[in-house]
Amino acid sequence: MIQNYLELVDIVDIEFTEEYDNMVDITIDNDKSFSLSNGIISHNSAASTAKRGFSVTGTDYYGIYPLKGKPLNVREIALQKMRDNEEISSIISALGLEFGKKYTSTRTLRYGKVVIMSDADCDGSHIKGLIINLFDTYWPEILQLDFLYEFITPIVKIKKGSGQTAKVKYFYRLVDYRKWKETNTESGYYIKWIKGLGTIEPPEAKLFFKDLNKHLIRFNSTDIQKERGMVDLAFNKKRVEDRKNWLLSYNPSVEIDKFKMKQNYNSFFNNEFIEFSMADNIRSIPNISDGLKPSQRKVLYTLFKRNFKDEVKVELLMGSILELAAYHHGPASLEQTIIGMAQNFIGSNTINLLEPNGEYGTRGKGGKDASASRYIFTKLNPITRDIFKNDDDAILDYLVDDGYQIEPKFYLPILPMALINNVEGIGTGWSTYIPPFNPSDIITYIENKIKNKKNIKLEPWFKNFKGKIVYDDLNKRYISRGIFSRINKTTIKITELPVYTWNDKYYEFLDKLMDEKFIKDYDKYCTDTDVNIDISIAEETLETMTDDMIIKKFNLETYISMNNMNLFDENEKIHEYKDQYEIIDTFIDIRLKYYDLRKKNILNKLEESKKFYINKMKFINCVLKKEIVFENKNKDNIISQIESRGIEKHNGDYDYLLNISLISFSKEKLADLKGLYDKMKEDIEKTKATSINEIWLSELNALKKKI
DNA sequence: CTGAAGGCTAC
DNA sequence: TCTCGTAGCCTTCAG
Repeated sequence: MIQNYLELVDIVDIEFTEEYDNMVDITIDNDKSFSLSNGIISHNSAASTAKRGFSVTGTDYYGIYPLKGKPLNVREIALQKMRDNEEISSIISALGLEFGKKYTSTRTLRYGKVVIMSDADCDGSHIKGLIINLFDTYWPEILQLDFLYEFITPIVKIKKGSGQTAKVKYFYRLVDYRKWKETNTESGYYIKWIKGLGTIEPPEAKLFFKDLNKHLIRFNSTDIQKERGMVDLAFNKKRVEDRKNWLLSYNPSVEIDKFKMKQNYNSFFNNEFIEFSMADNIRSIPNISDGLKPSQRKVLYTLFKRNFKDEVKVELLMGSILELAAYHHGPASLEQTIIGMAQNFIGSNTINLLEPNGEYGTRGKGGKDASASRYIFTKLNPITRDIFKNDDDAILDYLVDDGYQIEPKFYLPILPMALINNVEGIGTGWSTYIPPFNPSDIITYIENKIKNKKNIKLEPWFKNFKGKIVYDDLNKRYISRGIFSRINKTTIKITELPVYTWNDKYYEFLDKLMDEKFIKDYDKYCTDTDVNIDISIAEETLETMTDDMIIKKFNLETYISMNNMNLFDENEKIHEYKDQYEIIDTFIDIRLKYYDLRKKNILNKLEESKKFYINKMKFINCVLKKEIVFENKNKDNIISQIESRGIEKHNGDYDYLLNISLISFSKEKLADLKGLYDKMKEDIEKTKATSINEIWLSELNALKKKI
């Protein structure tokens, strides 16, 4: 093994900047004066990577603590909650940290240094931040010492050839890789993006640990006050507004270079951690154009692209999404995203873009009772393509991952989907909630707006909901109200629950009322869709209760907030919309702009085809009249004859003429072409004559019939 | 409690 | 009794 490992070192050319080489200056191996051990915090599979590294460093001075996912944010929480958290309390006891102690040295600790080893992605940065937050919250002094490090791993590996002659290079920063890509002239490199620590191959783990000094970056403290302020800014639950402003002032065009800056807490938060916060918003807050989050957009893109004829098992679809839309996260969240897009019980989607074939969950459990992806099937809801039109596919701005085209920045449905299906997401600094509206109302509103007519009111609307939605003027919100009736002097019957009140939760609530002896008993006759609950109450209690009192006492109202409607706007900035009208009006402007773009695009294509026919006709005509001859002429000569007749190239050459078969040189064929040309001309005229308003109206009309 | 993310333990 | 696959659980983030 050692032999292999040394060979690997010989062929490897690691790229490091000068600054980087100089910055880490600690000696750990066999340093007798360094009596304390070092702790590595990582997740479990990463711990295995680290363990392989220990065959190089030895285990005498190293220990590993595998962390499970996101650590607890310990800032301003009850001490008990922190103690109850297994991860946090284990780290504290493993290190031997004592509460209340102000550390001036790490000698009393069981490990003298801590190295955080997390994936080289933005969630990895989040985890680093949460660990820093732990130390800063209870032992800020320790961060002033030579204590905390991060273990960096490459993000890109390139390889050419195989075996001992293979050329391998690792890049630790995107800038370095981009620079190499720009200047590299050699072909045949295999490029591998190292998505997480699990991607690292065992010999590589040893290699990186052999070069420990180059892979460890110390968190330095340069300005205590400022740094402690940054940790607080990032994690204090009460400082949401500050986080907003911090993120708003971020200029992402500045390249991160923690090597050059020599990692310190301040630059970590301002240059690295902030990338997580930005990404957190991007994945959680939809775009105004299509009301979708990136993961949902990837699902839709894959279904459009694969064009599955029949339903497809969700598990299989997930595989396609990884491949076609470059989904880089865990399967659990993707599975939930797909299920969420197909659900259609009350309180879920108004127009489910995917079909729920199988058990996709019920209102009884808020859809949490959906089956696993290996049991359930889905396909595009036929109506989806009536909303996300094929004609727009050509004008979308497609993103690129690793050189491959993936989903567009946003789709342009003909309806403001942010007002159709629930919008709900939690980012950093912002979260968002937008209730659904009635698609028919939305269509009417757009029609009126286009026709400059007086417009209608838009109010939240839940498909199949039997209760009432009323406006609460005082609190500027809507109230959804369930339905009850008095059956007799001791019984009330509930036939509808307010939206977002799932039956099971409601039973728990009734159980509580029973424990309190407020009600005697209740019987449930609910189906998967309909609510039917009989509650028996003492006569003397019921007769004193007004209808309003019953509604309040039995939680038959939920509130629908209209004060947190955030979406990414056209300029890729988060915008807070003051009401539903601002959302739909903004959408209409964007959509009209893109209808115009679509029209121009279609016209360009038609004009291109028209030219194609004209030139072809000219050519055949010239040949028939013997103005162009090819007997005994070479290709160059024929081309110069074509050019001399003013006939244009198509797709950059004359192949489309040279490849015409001999039997096409006839008057009949010419007449056929003339027919096609006339049709094309007609199409162009028709397209020109149809205004974008008319196109939209006719598409809305077609959609209306299907809804 | 919500939903797109991180991750593991226990069954 | 051991192994394998995964359901179920815990965490972030704002309101």
